Amino acid sequence: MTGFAPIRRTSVSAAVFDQIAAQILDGRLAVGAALPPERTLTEEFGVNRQALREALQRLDQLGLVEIRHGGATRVRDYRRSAGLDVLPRLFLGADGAIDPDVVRSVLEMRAAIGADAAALSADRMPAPLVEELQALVADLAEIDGDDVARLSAADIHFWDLIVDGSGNVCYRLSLNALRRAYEPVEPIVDRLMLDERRDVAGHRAMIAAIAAGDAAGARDAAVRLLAQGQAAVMSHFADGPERDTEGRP
Amino acid sequence: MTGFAPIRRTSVSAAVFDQIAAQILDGRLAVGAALPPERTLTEEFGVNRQALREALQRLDQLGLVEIRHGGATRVRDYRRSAGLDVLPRLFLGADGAIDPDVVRSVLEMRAAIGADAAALSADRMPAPLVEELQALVADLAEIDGDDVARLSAADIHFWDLIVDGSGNVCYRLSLNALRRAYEPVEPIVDRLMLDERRDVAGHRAMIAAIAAGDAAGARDAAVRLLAQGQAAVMSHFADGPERDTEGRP
DNA sequence: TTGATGATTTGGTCTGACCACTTGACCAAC
DNA sequence: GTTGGTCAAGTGGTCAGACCAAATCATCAA
Repeated sequence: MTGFAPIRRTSVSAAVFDQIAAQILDGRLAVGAALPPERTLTEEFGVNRQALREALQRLDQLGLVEIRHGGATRVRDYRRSAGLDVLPRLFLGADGAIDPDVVRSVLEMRAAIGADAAALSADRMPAPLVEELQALVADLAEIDGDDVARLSAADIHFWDLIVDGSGNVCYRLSLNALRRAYEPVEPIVDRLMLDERRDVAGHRAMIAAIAAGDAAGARDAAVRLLAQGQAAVMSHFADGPERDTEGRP
Repeated sequence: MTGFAPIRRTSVSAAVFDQIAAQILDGRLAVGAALPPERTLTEEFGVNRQALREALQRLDQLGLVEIRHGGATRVRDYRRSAGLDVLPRLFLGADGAIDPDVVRSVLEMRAAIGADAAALSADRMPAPLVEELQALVADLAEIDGDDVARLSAADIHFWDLIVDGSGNVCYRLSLNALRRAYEPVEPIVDRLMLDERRDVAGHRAMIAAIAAGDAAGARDAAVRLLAQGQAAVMSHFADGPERDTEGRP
C-alpha cells in the first residue's frame, strides 16, 4: 500500500480501439453507419494500417462492428450483438460519469447468479471445496474489519469456491466478466461492500446450508448476503452520478 | 427454403485463430505455457505475420492468451479470465462430441436469468412493450405447431421483449452470448424446444403476471415455462454424447 | 549478494505492394 | 422490362521486409 499505481502502457492499436469503441458505445457512431475505409482511418489516426486493423479485429471480436471483405465495416447494435465483455466500457458515459443503470444491472445479475450458484453448490459441491470454504470463513473472522484489501481478497476467494462448486461453467465465465466490470469503480465498491464482506454470520449460514445439502437454504442465505452490498451500493449511486474514484473524502 | 446454406468463407487469420483457440480450450496447450514467438508461428502456419498477429489479438481480447511486449505470449486460464464469449467453442470437445455439462450450464443460466428478467419486467416494463408482447402471443397461437422456424423466431422475439423490458443491460448482453452459444447445436435444440415454445398457455400466464405487475407470479410462470425445454434437452443429452447436428432421423 | 551492463529475444510499428471480394454502372440478350 | 454478363472502382485481406521498443538473461563489477 504505497499509493502507487501501475503505469498504464498503451499501445497504438489499443488506443485506436479505445477511441472507436467509445464512439460506438456512447452513440456518436450510429448503428449501421459505415466506418471510413481503413486507408482513410489510417490517416486520421496517424497510424499504420496494421495497427488499425488489429484494433478493428478486436472490435469485431467484441461484436461492435461487422467487417466484410470487399464491403464497408459497419457499426453493429451492441445491445444485440455484444456480450458481457463490453460492460467495463459501459460504466462510464460520454461525460465521464458513472451510469447508475449499469451499476444496478450488474448488482442484479450478481444476485441472481450468486443465489443460483449457491443452490447448485448445495447439491454438487465436492467435499474438499466445502472444507476449504469453512477454513476460509474461519479466517474471515480474524480479519480486521477495516482491512479493505484483505476483505476484498477473501470475498473473491469465497465466490470463486461457490461458483466452482456449482459446476456451472457459464456462471464461472459470467463471474469473470462481472468482476472485470467492477474494476473501473473498484475503490468505491470495495468501500461500500464492507458490511457485506465482513458479515461472518451471513457467510457461515450459507456454508452450513451448502454443507448440509440444503439448496433452498443456501439460496436464501445467498440472497440475504448479496442484498446487503446491493442496497449499500444502490443507495450511494441512486442520488446522482459519481465521479470520484479515489480514496475516502 | 431451398435447402441451400451460405458458403462459409474463412480468412487466414480466422483459421489461425480457430486452431490456437481449440488447442487452448481442450487443454492441448497448458495454462501458463508460452506460445512460440510470432516469427516461428508464422512459419508453422505458413502465413504472414500480420495475419498471425490479428489472430493473437483476438485471442487476447477473448482472454485466452496474454500478450506482453518484449515477453512471451502465454496461455491464460480461460476459466478465470475469459467471458461468456468463449461458450460456443466449449460445446464441442476435442473428439467433436457435445459436452453435456456445457449444455446443462447454459440451460441453468437461461433459467436463472429468464426468471429474474421476467420478475423485473413485472415492475419495469413500459406499456408499449407489454402490448407488443400480447400481440406476439396472439400470433403464437396461430403458428403451425410443427413450424420449427417460425416458433424459433417467435421465441427469440418473446425473450427479447422480456429482457428489454427488464431494463437490465447485463441480461441483455448475456442473452446475446447464450444465443451465440446455441448456434452450433441449433438444429437439435430447435426440435427439442418445440413443446416449450408452443405452450401458449404458459406464455399467456407469464404475460398476464407481468401486465399485472406481479413480480413473483411472473417469476414462477417463467420458471415453469423454461423448465420444459430444460427437461427435454437434458433428457436428450444425459444418455450420451451427440454428434448429429442434421435433420431428424 | 547486490546492482549495473549489454547482447539477445520477443512483441510493436511502419512502408508499400499486391490479392480477393463487393458494389454499382453499363451493356447485351431474351 | 427482365435477366444475365462484363468491367471498373472501392474496400478489406494478405504478403514481404525492415526497424523500433520492451523484456529477459547472462555477465561482470562492487
